[in-house]
Amino acid sequence: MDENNTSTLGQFLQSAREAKKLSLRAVEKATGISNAYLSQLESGKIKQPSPIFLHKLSELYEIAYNDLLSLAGYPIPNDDTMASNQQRAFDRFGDITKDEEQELADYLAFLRAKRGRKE
Amino acid sequence: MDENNTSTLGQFLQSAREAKKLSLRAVEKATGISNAYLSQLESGKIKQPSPIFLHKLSELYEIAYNDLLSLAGYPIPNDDTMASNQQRAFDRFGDITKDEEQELADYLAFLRAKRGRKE
DNA sequence: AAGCATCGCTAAATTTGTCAAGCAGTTTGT
DNA sequence: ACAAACTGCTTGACAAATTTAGCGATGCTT
Repeated sequence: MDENNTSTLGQFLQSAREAKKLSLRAVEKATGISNAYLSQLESGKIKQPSPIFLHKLSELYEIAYNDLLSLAGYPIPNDDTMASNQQRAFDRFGDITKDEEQELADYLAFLRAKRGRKE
Repeated sequence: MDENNTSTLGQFLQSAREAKKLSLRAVEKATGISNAYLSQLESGKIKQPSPIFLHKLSELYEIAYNDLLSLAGYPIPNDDTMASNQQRAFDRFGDITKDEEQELADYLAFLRAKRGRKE
């Protein structure tokens, strides 16, 4: 059904690479992914590459990692999953103004300096 | 170093399943993932299962998809649902312990209470 | 106690991702 | 004009993911 669409993973990766004017071997050098594999990726022969590779490519091409995951058919994490303690903390704080950020940063530095001396 | 810890993907999945009191075959029925594969997953023989499976398991076990991705060694997308000012503060603070989170929350509440009276 | 269902597990088979090597075409330098 | 250095691409081999089939152990039912 959806064969010749521009929104396949392969086509998307290819146009992203061409937009950066990089050859397959240039990408291989930058990411460690073999040019042979990249070729197959872009031609659609590989359906579900490792997220690790998708991440490397998203960084090099400066495109959204989420988009690549999605195009590869992988579920993308939705917002209600708390990934880290920092995120949990900020979820709890709500919106933070620039002034508040500054003051919190200072206060955190103070806390850590104080604690660092004891243990 | 971290051998008998709950921090491997396999151990995490196993304790999550046992917490739900499900057998391997019950999980197979619910998710379509073969019980043989699940067994290998939990015993650590499989290093990087497809995110699709991780997602199904996260739903069934009611645990965070992000955590499974992370335990499997996959990069997790930096959540753009976070406001940019939060994002900036997040990057700047680095890792936050639970104690620090509590103290920062208190301090922020204090700041806002103080400022709330003026404006 | 025999029979049947279910448990977790493992070996073999199949599929699929990944890489090293090499091929044919194009550009570039001398 | 020729050689070197590119370009994208295909093939063959290897590794890792995933399934199917089956084992031995445990428990339930009659």
